[in-house]
Amino acid sequence: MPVARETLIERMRAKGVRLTEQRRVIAELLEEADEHLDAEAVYRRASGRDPRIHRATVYRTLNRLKKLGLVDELDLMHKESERHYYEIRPSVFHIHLVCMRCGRVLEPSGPFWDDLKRRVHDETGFRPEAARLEMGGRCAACHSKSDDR
Amino acid sequence: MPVARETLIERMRAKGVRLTEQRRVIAELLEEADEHLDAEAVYRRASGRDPRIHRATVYRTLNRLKKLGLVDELDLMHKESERHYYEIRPSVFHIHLVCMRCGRVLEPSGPFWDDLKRRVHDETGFRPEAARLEMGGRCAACHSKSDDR
DNA sequence: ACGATTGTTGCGAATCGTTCGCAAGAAATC
DNA sequence: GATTTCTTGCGAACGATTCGCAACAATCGT
Repeated sequence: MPVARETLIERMRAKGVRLTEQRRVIAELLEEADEHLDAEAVYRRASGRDPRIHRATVYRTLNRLKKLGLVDELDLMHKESERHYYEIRPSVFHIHLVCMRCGRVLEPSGPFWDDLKRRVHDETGFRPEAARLEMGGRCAACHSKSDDR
Repeated sequence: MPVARETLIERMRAKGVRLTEQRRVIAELLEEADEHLDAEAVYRRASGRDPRIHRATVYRTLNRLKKLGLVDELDLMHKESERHYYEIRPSVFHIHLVCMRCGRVLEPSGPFWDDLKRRVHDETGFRPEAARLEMGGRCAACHSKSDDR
């Protein structure tokens, strides 16, 4: 059973973000996203719901949410493109494993982040706030194939 | 005493990369780099040594080296810009900690990578080949300052 | 409920970083 | 040193993102 948590909109409100219709649409669509969306994909979905919404607004909103730590920006190892992808910052940190052969993205979660955060802080005094932990390699299925594509 | 290792040029030769003057210049300059260089910075330095060198050649070479796994591409949390930064792939993996206040970049090395690689593989079957592990946060010095810049 | 205030939007042009297509040139191979 | 194959310079084009500004909308105080 999924953990009940605050919606993105609630968290935006808590951060004092002025709630416009455009932002509501973008936030809802991020909540419902079934895959990693880049800015253009967000724009396309947003236009579907409110055709007046402008690309620049999408960029501005994503940047804002990123700065507030509500959304994380991913590169997914730039496998498919140079674009950035966005996801709501999850309650449990996960890492992104991108299979460079088939493109699948695995997202194991676990105490990676807590462990790393503690370790980094203990060893360097640095206080991590956000992290991007991505790996490229081969998923189990692709690894067993011997072609070197 | 630093560990003696192959130069980038030697490694390029070993990979069968055709050694042009341009590539030699770029490789040397990456070896000597004292900070993280983006493509434009590489281009500027390269032009200094051989004014005929073209920006496109710099991009092509960096991409090539990246694909061969000789050079790693970093974002440094996109703090300063959307550019990519390049560094020769070190013999000992390190992570990049970017202070979002003062911009300093710390690069602690340690068994992070080996530990993570093993753990990821054990838990998921994924075989990591390359990783980008960047964190944004506050360095020890900036953390002790209470302004919330 | 309303007006004042302040922040946000749409717009389309501009900017930034990067890649392209191609003819000329250079490295490696024979 | 001729042949093959890969690489380069060039400048235009590209894709992603940001800009500047006037119109507009959310919020706050009354």
